[in-house]
Amino acid sequence: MDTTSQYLSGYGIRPSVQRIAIMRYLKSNRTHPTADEIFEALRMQIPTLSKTTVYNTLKLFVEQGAAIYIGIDEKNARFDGYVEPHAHFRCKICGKIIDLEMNMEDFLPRDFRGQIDESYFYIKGICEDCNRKNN
Amino acid sequence: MDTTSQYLSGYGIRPSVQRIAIMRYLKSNRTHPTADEIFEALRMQIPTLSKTTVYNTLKLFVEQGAAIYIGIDEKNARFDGYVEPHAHFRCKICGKIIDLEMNMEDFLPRDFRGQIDESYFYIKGICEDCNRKNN
DNA sequence: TTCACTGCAAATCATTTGCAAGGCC
DNA sequence: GGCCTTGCAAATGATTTGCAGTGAA
Repeated sequence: MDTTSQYLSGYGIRPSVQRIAIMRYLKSNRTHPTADEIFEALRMQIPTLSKTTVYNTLKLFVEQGAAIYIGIDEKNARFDGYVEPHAHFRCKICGKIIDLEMNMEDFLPRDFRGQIDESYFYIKGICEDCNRKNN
Repeated sequence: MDTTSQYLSGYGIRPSVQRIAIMRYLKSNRTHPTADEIFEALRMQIPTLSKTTVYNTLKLFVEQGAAIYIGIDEKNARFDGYVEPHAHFRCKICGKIIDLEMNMEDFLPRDFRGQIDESYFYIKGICEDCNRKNN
């Protein structure tokens, strides 16, 4: 039994060929891909894969806490297989999304923390690479 | 010249009947409405109003900094006429969105602040009202 | 007259749904 | 056998686009 299967089982998700491939993709590509990007990347390995399955699977992962939904991009939903609390920075020029290590719970009003399940911190600006090119 | 006209002009936006009505709606309804909610609320006052105009206008407001785009709800874009830095809490039961007074810039890594244009802090949980009803 | 603004209809496109077929326990 | 999973095709629904009419400076 491989590591990805174990990971999925740990979140109460039955492993299948498709689920393992999608999670493995998320874990090895920290690019915060869209459903479509995942689909395009995996269709060679799994020619019968359907986009519906990618959507279903990502939804399942998020519900079970095995992945995170990222709403920083107004156009598409993006996903992250790294589930520890952290913030996201999105470059307004190249669109790249970068992880920022911080625990957002530290920022919550103290008298409010008990009621909170999820918190998202999204930041937008111009990344170092794009900043360099434009000057 | 009324207050809303002045407000729009201050952001470089030429006032029109439609723009004034939409901004006035945002300013007097702190409910973080969707484009469709604004459209439905205003079509009585302005029977010729089109949804395209609502979309165009909200986009213009956000570009000019006269309103804020809120991406806390995966289904629809929401908008806020209150533009001072603050966070948003969304109840997972009733869907209500509440403003939280905090300046997110305080949370940004110091060596990073210069590169940042916008920051969004979204929190999800169960609001006091819903919590009371469910217990 | 010109150019910005508006609004209708059609297009786009990400995501969801219905349903039938296949596979696993 | 029965339930879970998959995948196709069609539907949905928010948002955008093309374009022509209107109006203001």
